[in-house]
Amino acid sequence: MSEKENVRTRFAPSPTGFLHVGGARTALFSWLYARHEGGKFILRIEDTDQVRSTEESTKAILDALAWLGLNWDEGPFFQAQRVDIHREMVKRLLDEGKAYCCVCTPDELEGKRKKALAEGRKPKYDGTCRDKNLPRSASAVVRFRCPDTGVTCVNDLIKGMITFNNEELDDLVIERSDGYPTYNFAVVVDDAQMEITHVIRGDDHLNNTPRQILLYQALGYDVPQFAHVSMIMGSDKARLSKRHGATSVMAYKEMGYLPEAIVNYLVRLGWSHGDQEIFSLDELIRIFTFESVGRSAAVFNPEKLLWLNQHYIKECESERLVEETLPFWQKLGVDTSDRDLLKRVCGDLKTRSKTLAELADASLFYFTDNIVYEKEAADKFLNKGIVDHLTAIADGLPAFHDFTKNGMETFLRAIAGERGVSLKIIAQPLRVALTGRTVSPGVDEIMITLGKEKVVKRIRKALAFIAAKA
RNA sequence: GGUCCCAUCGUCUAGCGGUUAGGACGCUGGCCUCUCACGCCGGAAACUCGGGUUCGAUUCCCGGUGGGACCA
Repeated sequence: MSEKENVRTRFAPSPTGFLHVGGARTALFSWLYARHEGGKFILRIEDTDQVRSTEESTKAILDALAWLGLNWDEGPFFQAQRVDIHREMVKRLLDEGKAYCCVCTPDELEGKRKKALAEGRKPKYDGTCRDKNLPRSASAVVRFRCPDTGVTCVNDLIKGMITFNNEELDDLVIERSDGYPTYNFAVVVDDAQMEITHVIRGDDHLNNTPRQILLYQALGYDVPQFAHVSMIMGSDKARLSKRHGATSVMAYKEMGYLPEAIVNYLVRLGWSHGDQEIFSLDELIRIFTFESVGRSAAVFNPEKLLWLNQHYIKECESERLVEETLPFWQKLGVDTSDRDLLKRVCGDLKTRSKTLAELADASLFYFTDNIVYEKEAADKFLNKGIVDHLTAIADGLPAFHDFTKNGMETFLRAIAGERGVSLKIIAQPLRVALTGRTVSPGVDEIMITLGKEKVVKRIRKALAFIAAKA
């Protein structure tokens, strides 16, 4: 207590699917706390459910954590490889009389439960086998003998002091009849042996905590600190699930989200630092504490996440943005060999894209020599009236050398000025000639990115299109 | 049903006895402007209810209501 212990936190997902945003937030909080305290972050895969656990899931979870930047110091450990240890601990409790064998069948238990409910009593295990001192057998489960008087307190770092009456706690099963430990028992043994000092997890585990504390004590372990993070809900306040939209972290990666947007979004779900909205990982490590973690459940808000993603795309160095966007371009069949071009494209589009997928999508006109004009755009802007203007641009461009944003704007304004029209009159037709559409980055930006030759070529092509139309 | 948790704009939240209840997303009016964005300025929008405690409660206590979790 007086000694400053070395903080050790852990993330312990079960590999039965992808990394969920709720799990990711729990992992983030655990990681941040460990980093903040200069402690260790440990990864343990709880793969005791042999049927549902898969190796792909394990890999997917590790990939997602790595993508988010949540590196671990120890592990991954696999719970399934530790069942011998768990069984040994079960045996110890049995030997010490702190646990006992129970042969009540599921059917019997169900019947008792229903009966108790019907009679208005609590549906807890009635202790039929508690004092029978039964031997171990194939059909027996092992139950932990909970004290039935007194109270157990959880001093939660987020929720505060919570008191449970021990009489509410029934004798939980710690080893199933198949010889495998139950979840509540295995976590306790593993956390204790891995010397976890702070157990940070979803508050769906809060009700299990007093029983776990009793187990720690029965096994002679130090009880760790607990921090129960509230749940993430969907828009209807029900537990977040697929029907609310994507819940897998990696699904967001595939949709073109940047990891810092996800991290920033998740950390603000339940945690705050005054009025600040934007945080880098380094900054979070510095300022994250449990005192500023909220107690109430939060609704997942995809719009705000999207806004953060847009923010980070906007702020992203073009060089890196190119790297991040590569897979999206490749999916669209874009030739990504000219990195300088891609960099300029990113520069043009970074204030106009909410996702990398959107950016890649909006960039396609840069990469084709065969601009397809949107019908309405062509009807409205590619007609005889602007032929002279476009011709003037195409004719004047080869001799023009100041290929900067300012230079290009000066050039366009000069052309417009000479012909006594506003820039507006020539910009839209030029835009359609260069992109085929009426919405795009500024024409000056596009011209610089495309380069003189392509610009002239596209204008000539538009002129030919107008001529053919007439 | 029992136990436990939770409760400020639609959403995420600030607030830790006295505030014109602040910020952000979204929505919305305007400015900027070659389109679209970005940016900037403005607007609408909240303390779940009832009792206490207190000179004074969004804030502290109790209860109701509502939501969530676990027992499954």
